[in-house]
Amino acid sequence: MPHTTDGDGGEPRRQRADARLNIDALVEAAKAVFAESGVDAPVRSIAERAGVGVGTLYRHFPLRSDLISAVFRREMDACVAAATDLEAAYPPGEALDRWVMRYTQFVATKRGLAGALHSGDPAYEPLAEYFSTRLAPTLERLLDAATESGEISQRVVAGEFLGAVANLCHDGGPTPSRSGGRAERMVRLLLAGLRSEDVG
Amino acid sequence: MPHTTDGDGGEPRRQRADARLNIDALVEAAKAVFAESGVDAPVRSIAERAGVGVGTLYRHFPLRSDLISAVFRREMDACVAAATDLEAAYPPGEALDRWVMRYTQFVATKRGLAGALHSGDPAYEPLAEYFSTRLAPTLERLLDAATESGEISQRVVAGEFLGAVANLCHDGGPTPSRSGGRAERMVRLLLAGLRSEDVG
Amino acid sequence: MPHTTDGDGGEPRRQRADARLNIDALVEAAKAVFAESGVDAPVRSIAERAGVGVGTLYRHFPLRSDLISAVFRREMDACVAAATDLEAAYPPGEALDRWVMRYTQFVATKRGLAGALHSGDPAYEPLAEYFSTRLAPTLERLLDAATESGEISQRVVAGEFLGAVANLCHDGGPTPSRSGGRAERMVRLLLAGLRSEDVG
Amino acid sequence: MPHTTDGDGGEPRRQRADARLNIDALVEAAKAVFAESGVDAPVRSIAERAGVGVGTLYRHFPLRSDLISAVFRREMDACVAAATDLEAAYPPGEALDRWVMRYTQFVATKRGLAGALHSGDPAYEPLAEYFSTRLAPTLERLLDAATESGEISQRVVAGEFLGAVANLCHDGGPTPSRSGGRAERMVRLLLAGLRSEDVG
DNA sequence: CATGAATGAGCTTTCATTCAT
DNA sequence: TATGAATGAAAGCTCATTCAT
Repeated sequence: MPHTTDGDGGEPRRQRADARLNIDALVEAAKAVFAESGVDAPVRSIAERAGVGVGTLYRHFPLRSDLISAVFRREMDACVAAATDLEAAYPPGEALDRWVMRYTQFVATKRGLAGALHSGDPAYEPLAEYFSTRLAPTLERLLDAATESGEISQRVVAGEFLGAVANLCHDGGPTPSRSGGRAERMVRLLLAGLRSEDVG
Repeated sequence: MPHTTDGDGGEPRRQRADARLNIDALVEAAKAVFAESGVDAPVRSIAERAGVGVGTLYRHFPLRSDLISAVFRREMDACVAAATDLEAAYPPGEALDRWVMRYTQFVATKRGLAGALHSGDPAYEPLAEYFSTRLAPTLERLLDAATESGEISQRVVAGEFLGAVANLCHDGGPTPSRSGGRAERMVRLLLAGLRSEDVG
Repeated sequence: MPHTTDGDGGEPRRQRADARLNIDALVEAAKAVFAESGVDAPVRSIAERAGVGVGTLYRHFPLRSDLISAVFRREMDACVAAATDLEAAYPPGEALDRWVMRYTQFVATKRGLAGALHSGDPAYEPLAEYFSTRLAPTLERLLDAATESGEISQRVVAGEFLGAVANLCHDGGPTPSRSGGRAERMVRLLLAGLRSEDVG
Repeated sequence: MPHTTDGDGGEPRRQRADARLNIDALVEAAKAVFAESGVDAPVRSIAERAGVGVGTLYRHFPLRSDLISAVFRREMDACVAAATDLEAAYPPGEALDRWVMRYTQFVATKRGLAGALHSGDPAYEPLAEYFSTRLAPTLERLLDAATESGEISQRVVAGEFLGAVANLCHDGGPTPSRSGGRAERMVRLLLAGLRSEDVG
């Protein structure tokens, strides 16, 4: 239900000069639809949910990946920012754990995110790029610190680890997290594995 | 067209033999196509590869999941069977590790398997069921033994763990495993996590 | 109204094992639609007119050019065949004239033919090819004969001449030939030009 | 915003000057775009090239034909004007030839002009009208003179002849005139035909 | 007057699924 | 029992055109 600033209760049909409102409505709709049906959901369904025509969607987000980026970017940024706080507040090992769980919570609500990341579809390149340039370096920093402080002994490639966590969040189905914390439990296992002396 | 009836020992029931041949061809074709294009590959491509009409495919496998099940059942059975050998040949902890890696190798070649398992699409229920009734108990047994022998300290729900491993194998894209062993590395981390004293 | 061989007056809805009937209906429909709206007419309109689904059209004619070819090929062949008769029955010059007028009549009813031929759209390549390999050599033979007999003095490239005639038939509009013989008159002028001693 | 009224001599009516500038830019842009992509080119591409909004385009040229007319009118006028000079400088027959070639050169650079002229689309009526009222009478005069002087023997309807020449210039495709002079050659043939004693 | 955001019809193409033969 | 032709519902994407600002 976009355009709430209409002021009167009449037909909320006509356009707002401020495309911003529509853009916001689209991003919001996309977020919801992605959560419900994954990132491959029909473009039309997003436009409908936002209460705009498909043309409008295409105007603002010519590529599907543009919309995906718009949906995820802000949350990713918040995730990245959170790392700094955690680093300041906790010892390296705990900061690492907490951040990974933070990241897990973010990614757990994004149905299809992992799929998109690994789809090979060039449309998702920008998203993968964002992962590599923003999230991966963040995790790397946390890993470095925890390694230096001797709290973890296994080294992993940051990008790989992020991908793994994203995969573990693949809950599938229209009722994500129905299995209550499955993903979290497995991620904790992964984190525990980092402390192990030798692997395989 | 002799012997429309089944069980006589003479001419060994032509009709059914033909059907069997078609079924085998379909399963074989599906296996190849699934590996190439994932379990969502067009039905037609499977029928074509098998050299039969789509109608024939539908006759034998009315649901897509029927075909998927048929494709994976045999390999799953082999996987289950392997557990017995490993249990006999290795101490519980090592048997567990080896079996999980065995399972990993199986699942790694099944593009879209994990996705299907968690898709929520009722069409894949039977497949999930097979997982629960065959693979999960097997892993559970191995976990129990390793717990009893004190080699692992973390308990996990077998089905959850299997799902997690399947998810970790999600390489996506047309170039599965291009990242060379990513999945295996993460699975080993998960296994290492099982040995950890406390998690999270 | 395809499927007239149904035999009874009932609902003529169900499919005929003989796709031939549908193919014929499609070609017939395409011919009509092309004549009315040109070769760029929506695929759907052709399918509708033929009384079949779009899928059926795509099955038989995956490329638009396939349909175009099907529509024009037979008539082109007939045109080519006519040349032999004319060569036998008339002196070279007259045979040439008569054949060109024959060709004119064929092409005059094909709205958009010339446009398609020169569109540069690779979809129409096969059609252009057919022109080059079937019609052009035919005209060339006629031109050669008329030149040898001294009846024409100007030489032209056969393909160019055919294209020119096709262009001249561009009557446009939903009422082709409303201008009653305009194209024919101009083609005759072109033929007369071939007799001229010097040009430009 | 001073001087909303027109005709005062002071500040030379800002509003209208701006509008004039936009109109000119639009006509110029349309000319370029038509030449590149034909007269069916997307409206938006023209507006963009002119650096104005589509709304502005629609304000000044509500119908596509309005824009087409505006684009061609000036050149048509120049073409018409050229006739006078040629009539003065050359004998009737030669004047005719030269003018037709002049017209050919004009029309050859207008991709889609012929198509538009004969499209039957009422949107192009005004353009056709301009042809009839300006160009056709010009050619008619030249034809009359050449007939009178005995240089040509065939009579043709001027409008028909103009249309034929336009059609012959239909090169179509993204590489107009790649065939180097095809159109000119055919037009000369047409002119030669006018000299012929009898046709068909 | 100018702008360009919004709309939505319309086109192509793909595929799951049915069913006449 | 097998076949594959037929169907038609999607889905993506592109403009022409309107109209709030």
